Amino acid sequence: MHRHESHDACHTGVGDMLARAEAVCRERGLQFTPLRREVMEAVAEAGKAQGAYDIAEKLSAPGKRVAPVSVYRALDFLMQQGLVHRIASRNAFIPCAHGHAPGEGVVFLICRTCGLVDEASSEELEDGLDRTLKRAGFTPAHTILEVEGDCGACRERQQPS
Amino acid sequence: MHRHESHDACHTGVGDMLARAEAVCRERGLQFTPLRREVMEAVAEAGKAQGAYDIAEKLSAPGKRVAPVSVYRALDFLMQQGLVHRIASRNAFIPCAHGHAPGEGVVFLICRTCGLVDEASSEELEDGLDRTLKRAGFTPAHTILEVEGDCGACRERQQPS
DNA sequence: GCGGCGGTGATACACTGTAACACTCCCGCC
DNA sequence: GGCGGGAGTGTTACAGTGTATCACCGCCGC
Ligand SMILES: [Zn+2]
Ligand SMILES: [Zn+2]
Ligand SMILES: [Zn+2]
Ligand SMILES: [Zn+2]
Repeated sequence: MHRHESHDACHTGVGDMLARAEAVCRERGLQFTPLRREVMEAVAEAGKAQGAYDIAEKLSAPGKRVAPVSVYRALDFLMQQGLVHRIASRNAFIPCAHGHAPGEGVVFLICRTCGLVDEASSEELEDGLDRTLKRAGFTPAHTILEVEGDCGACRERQQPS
Repeated sequence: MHRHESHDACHTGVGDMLARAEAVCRERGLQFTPLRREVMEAVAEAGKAQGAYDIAEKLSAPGKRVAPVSVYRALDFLMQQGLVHRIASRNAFIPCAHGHAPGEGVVFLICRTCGLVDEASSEELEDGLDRTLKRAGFTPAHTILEVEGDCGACRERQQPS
């Protein structure tokens, strides 16, 4: 049993995320192999963004080494299926509990104190970005939107007013 | 003389950018050393985002090697002064010709065809992001907003309609 | 002179990600 | 049954990106 305090970034339990991942793969005719499952579980359990090498280390045991390259392959797969996200500014990965619509814009909120990463999405924000891009004559293919700062919980903890 | 076709991402000449950099440093009481100048020049001349190792190679000559670590130090300095930006999704750096207000939100438009990186800013977009963050109870400190896609010029070139 | 400080040179290292190849397993086909 | 062929994984080696550490130098104030 892993310790796992309740916190904002974890709307969904690990079991639920694994079940969803398995369902997604089955319904798309893709393989949810043991390695992919273990990587998904490691990302989901962590509670904060995990580097690929962290995951490789966590999955390795005396006698059974999991190489980073294998983790990368599993992560690539899980990202294609929308089950995990990559946090570019941290070179790390988080589970996704949301199942976004394709093309839906997402903001990653990265707390520099506790390290938790939350996701937010906003129609208004997306429209603003679309209009800005249109004005610039730019056709978007892929957007990275990450904000580093302090989450509500950490701000309260620092200023107990 | 370096070849330097006119293109969107280059609103300002290399000389102007160097002059501005020098002025900024003088007015802030900071040193615009030869190395920093060379790095600034290399970034400004390039016309597209440059990796730190690219810059190091460009500045090196037989008998005078510039190590990447020196380039990183100069780039850190120039970034703190707002003279260059780092493009996280490319691990590369571009000159800034704008002189942003502190805290001003900027979008980087990265063309996946020609590699040019343009900057756009938008009041509307910034307000949308602020409101989204406020709703999430998140206090931002630093934002990364990068869009990869096709710039107008490249889209026309591909579809000469 | 001397001490401190900012900048630079140089080496080594850590971290992140990918290429290439071999092997296995499974499944469809002959 | 034998036989491809493709997907997944193991393994090694390597490329790319960034940092830690120490030494040195030049300058400026004491
Ligand atoms: Zn998500
Ligand atoms: Zn926090
Ligand atoms: Zn700028
Ligand atoms: Zn272009």
